[in-house]
Amino acid sequence: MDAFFASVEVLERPEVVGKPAVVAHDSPRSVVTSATYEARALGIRSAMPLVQARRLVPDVIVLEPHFEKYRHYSRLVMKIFHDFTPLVEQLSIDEAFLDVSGATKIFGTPEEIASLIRTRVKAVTGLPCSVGVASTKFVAKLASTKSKPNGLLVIPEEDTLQFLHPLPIDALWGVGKKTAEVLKRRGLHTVSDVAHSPESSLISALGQAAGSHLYALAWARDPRPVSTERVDKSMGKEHTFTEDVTDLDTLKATLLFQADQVGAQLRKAQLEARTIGLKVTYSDFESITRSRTLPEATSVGREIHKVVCELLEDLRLGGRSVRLMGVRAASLVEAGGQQLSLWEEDTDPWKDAEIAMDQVGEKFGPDSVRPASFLRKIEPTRESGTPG
DNA sequence: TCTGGGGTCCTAGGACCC
DNA sequence: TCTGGGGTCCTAGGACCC
Repeated sequence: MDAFFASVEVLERPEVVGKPAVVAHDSPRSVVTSATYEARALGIRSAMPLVQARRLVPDVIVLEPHFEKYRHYSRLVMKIFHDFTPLVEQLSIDEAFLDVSGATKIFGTPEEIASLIRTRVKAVTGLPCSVGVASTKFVAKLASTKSKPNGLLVIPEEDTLQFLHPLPIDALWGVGKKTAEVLKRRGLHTVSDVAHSPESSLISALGQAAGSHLYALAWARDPRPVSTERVDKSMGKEHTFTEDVTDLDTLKATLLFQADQVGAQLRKAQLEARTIGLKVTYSDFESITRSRTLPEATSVGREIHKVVCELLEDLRLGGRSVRLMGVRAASLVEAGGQQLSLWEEDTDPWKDAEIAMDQVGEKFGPDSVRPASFLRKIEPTRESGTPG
């Protein structure tokens, strides 16, 4: 979607059409969440501090964010995608990959499908979007970026390297400020430069995973399939105070609020977390995290709060003032499930059960095996030493 | 200029197990 | 007494994305 949050807000504020506007909570420390293309033309970018945006464009229109509304439009758009193919991988609230290789007999060429999608999205939601078409996820993503706003760009497979190689390195997905600096220091400025440097030197500069990944991408090698099976790995709440906070009771009260919200979010998703984390950013922007893994997973706000309070006390703030604080829940498991630590019982029947589960998983796919529910069923028979 | 809030993935070291 | 190699799990930090 193009300037998604801003576009949604403008839907209900027609007087803003054609004017520079940003979506941001209007407070001293807030940043721009989304900017209209008119605002971008004047130098405003998302993630820019609101005060800076105002300095650039004094009469910029500031629109309050409404996240529930964005989720609503997101669902509408994703539903449209599913009308074209079941192979939809939602990447964020406003973008998705679609594997349309099986849809061409019904809907036409990929370009025709892309065009149909754009028309449907506009008709149903009134929102503009851009589509990139290519033979890999990574190139499709680049193409959609290149085609914005309100565009459509098809990169035929045989033209891929011609499209890719002249691009600057920071156009690559996964190359941000730091990585771009490292590469530029080694004289690499374009994707072509990366493609024509030895993979081993990229690995020594960037690490194993990033190095080999980047080298593959520079040759447009991206075998990752469109995946419909993404699951949440963590969920959290964080907050930047309007003014830095030193008082421990204020911090703990904030943590209680956040822990409750995280607990509610977990329960809504029918998940529980085994690892609870605390994040603190001090007034000098030093940022730290502390976490603890519990013997039993939980989705109870009070329990989450107890853990983060202990982590906070262990920090020994000693008068240091805090700018941001947050709670994060990770190591998520299905609610009500038993922990895998049961396997510590090193009895043969249990081992057999484990192997049996593996075999089922191999044969019928990972979705066919749900360790948590499986363990719940066999728990009562444990005394007999025989799994159910 | 003065830096949000939601996330993911990777690295590296240490504890621990066989 | 001094020691390998394979592996998992946990913690902390950092880069990156929207």
